[in-house]
Amino acid sequence: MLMGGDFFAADVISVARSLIGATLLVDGVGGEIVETEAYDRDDPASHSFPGPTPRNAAMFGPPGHAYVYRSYGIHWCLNFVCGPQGRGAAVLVRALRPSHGLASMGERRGLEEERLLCAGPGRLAQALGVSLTHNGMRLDAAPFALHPASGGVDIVEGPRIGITKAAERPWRFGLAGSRHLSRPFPKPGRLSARCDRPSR
DNA sequence: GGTATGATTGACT
DNA sequence: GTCAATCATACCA
Repeated sequence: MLMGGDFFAADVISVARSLIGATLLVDGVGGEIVETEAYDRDDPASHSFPGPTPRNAAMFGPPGHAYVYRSYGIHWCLNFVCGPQGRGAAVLVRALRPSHGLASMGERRGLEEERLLCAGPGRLAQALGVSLTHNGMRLDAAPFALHPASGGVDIVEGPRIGITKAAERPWRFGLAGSRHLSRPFPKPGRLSARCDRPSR
């Protein structure tokens, strides 16, 4: 079973949650998604916030397609377009547990350590060979393959990483206890002991 | 035209 | 912990 437009037409937050545990392959290379972030319209941190532009055009296209952008002039980042067409919402895929094509990933990354192959959006895109050529491609056809999680998964959430605007929104989701996350999640339950100092 | 910024990473003190 | 790489985009003149 492949995940396509119907799945991605839902609210971006619930899609970002539901993607945890799913398997993502690009040309047969990839693994289990363990970390995602949601970006919505009316979200100052989102590329779609200023409205449609040539770069973010894919975000305003049909759901279930890829949105790929260059980050810091160096890396590629892979997103899944969500919500009704024209919404301008997408899920950033931030980390995988590598399971398919380890050799290809290691070669592309110039690395042997499995834990660091896909632990971060830039690393993940490099390991899977994702670049601008994938921008706008549908996710339910080659080279993409996306399979839903087989069983129940334990999901944690927290603030998104690397943003300065709307940083308080808890729109980052992860597989609890995974060692393949880009960064650990803040510990839940206890209020920050250091709220007197602005973290950024 | 110029200049500042960033959904990151890796190297270095 | 700090910082450079590197470029599309946004904003200002």
